[in-house]
Amino acid sequence: MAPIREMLAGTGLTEQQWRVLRVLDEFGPMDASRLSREAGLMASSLTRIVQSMMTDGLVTRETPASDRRRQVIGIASRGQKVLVENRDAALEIAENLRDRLGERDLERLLDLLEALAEVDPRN
Amino acid sequence: MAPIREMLAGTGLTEQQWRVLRVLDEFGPMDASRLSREAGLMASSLTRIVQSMMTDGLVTRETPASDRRRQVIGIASRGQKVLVENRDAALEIAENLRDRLGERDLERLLDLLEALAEVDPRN
DNA sequence: TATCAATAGTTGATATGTTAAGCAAATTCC
DNA sequence: GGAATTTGCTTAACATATCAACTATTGATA
Repeated sequence: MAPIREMLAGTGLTEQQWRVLRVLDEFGPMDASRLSREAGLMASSLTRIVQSMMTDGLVTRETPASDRRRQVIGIASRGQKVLVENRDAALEIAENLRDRLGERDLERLLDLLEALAEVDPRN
Repeated sequence: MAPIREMLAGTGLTEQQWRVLRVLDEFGPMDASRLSREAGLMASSLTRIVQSMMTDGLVTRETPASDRRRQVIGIASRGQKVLVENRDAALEIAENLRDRLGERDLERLLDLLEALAEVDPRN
């Protein structure tokens, strides 16, 4: 992930914040539980990450009337800006990885990691 | 690594502290640079980890006269005790993983991870 | 419907990851 | 042999991981 960190160096975003934005960009606004699953972040970490992203104008948060326990997170304007400015570079990094490792090996790796995760479903 | 954490729950050790003990147990005393490589810890993290392990009586630290920049880390008595008390359980956890994932897949996974690390040698 | 249990998030404490800056001892090199 | 560089380690600052405890809602149920 070092290349991603380099990409984000100028923006002040962390990898995890970037992941939050990407998930929201892909699936649209969602509540914190799902967001934490999709982004691979623990709920307690996500709480704090969203807080700092809100004060940085990267995301918005609102409580739906249907269930006032929930927090629905969405992309804010500065978040949209960061996404637009870095999407291409991120794709390039991903392609570069695929090229260097090889399509086949990358897929094998992902499969094996998934199998590993299922050995102990807590993760 | 969750099972390892469970194993250590009673001891007050962290995964990383356990890794430090295991490396020292396998290779004997060594300086901090090598220890950080072998245990997969950043030098700055290792500094703090060794400090807290020293105050917990898990490891010792001394400066060799030949190079007074170095810190040679060794196992202290309580560290030896923790090792002895958990070595078997740790082996069992490793075997269990090998069984569940399969010898072949585990090896493939390790190979692929190594290849991945070499794509970007910074890690 | 009053209670109890489950769900969704939050917070606090502690440990590590990451980066940058800094210090002291050893090495290099003119 | 002394300035400049490199090496080995440490510290500081900030972010996340992990676990436990806690609040507020909602849902279930007797």
